[in-house]
Amino acid sequence: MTMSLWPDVKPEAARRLMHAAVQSFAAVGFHATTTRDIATAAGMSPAALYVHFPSKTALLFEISRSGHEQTLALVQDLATGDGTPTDKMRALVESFVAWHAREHTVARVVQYELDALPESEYLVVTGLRRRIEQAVRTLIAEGVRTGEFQVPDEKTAARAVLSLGIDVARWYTERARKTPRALGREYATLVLRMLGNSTID
Amino acid sequence: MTMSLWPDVKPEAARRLMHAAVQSFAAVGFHATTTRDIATAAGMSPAALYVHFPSKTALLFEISRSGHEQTLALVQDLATGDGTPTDKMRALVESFVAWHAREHTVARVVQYELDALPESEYLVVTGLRRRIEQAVRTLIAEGVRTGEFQVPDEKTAARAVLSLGIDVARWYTERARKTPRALGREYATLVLRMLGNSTID
DNA sequence: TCCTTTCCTAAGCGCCCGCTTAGCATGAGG
DNA sequence: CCTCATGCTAAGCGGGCGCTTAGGAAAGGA
Repeated sequence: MTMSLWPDVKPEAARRLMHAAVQSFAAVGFHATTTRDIATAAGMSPAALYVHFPSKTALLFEISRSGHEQTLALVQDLATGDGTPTDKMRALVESFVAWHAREHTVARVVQYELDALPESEYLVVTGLRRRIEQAVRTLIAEGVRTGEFQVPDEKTAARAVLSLGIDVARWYTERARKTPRALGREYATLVLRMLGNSTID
Repeated sequence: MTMSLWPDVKPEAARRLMHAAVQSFAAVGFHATTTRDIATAAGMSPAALYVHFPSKTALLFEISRSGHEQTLALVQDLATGDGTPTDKMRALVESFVAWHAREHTVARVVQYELDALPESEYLVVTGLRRRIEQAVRTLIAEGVRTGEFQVPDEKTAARAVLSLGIDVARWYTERARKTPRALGREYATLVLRMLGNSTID
């Protein structure tokens, strides 16, 4: 599952540390995770962590930054192609929701642990988040312009769309009855209705 | 604002401790909050906390339990009155969302810190959560029966409705452009559309 | 007046935290 | 064969953590 995450992180040991960290951060939170937990789970002594990362927060930042960049790429890619706003929104929600279900471990860290980042790293991440929100908002505006969507307020609508996806990371577990893809499709239907989609699905 | 919370907590000092705790838990998380932080913010020495609560987790439990009970009362009250499912759902979402915005500090602790509870207390809280979800699900089922709602899956729909409200606690701040009540009304419209409401609003 | 209860503090115990230091093994380059 | 960079470990430092202990101040009742 996580074998394909961060395929280009240089020493394999650093990748093992990131995997161990993301597991623990997602399970009990950043502050409840100790550097000894992470190092032990990665099969090393506590000191080995500092060979690859300058601090525990640097590890969190690497995880958070790459997760946000991956999400931004996904959203921008699907929001800016050609096709009707309806089709693009359906594809976007399907992928966004499916990612938060399939990668709910990483997603939990990405969405709920960013407050633990120091100021400057926090600003980098919130910058990426603003661009994600902006992409969704622009797509909604496009749909309103073509008459496919009808919403009281575009910014609130964008928030609601993202909320539905983000919150999946909070409750989804491996033993859910639905696959990530199936959940994504179902949520896409709900979202299109929510946006007042006029081309009945 | 929080003067009216927990009006019947016995010694006033215990209430001050709960207020200080909820502020810090919401701001930086349970694990990043120290008992010294809480006691100092409540105007006492670190040891005074243990006069009123047996442990830091007991404080969290009191906050979490009362918050969940308040939410359950709100949801059950509005879901089981007489009136059409549409009217009841609108009222429920308005109140649920407005509560998560107005009391976003308490709500943040209620919704995002329950993993820090020990096993037995965790079970008490998840029991309350199950009843909250069940109330929403029952209301959706009622609406499907009358033909007012039309959803692919009732359980997923209930999850989505609650997700929208819960996630408000994550992003809402005092300097938001919308009041809690206005946000609630807007979200209620979005939710009714999402549920395939046939009596156009 | 003295006793009891209530609410609080000063001090500190034992533990574990993030991180550092000093040094050791391995293997490629010359 | 020696050199040196790389990746690691054993040991531990300073400090902050949750929580305990022992006792004091204040107030009300007998």
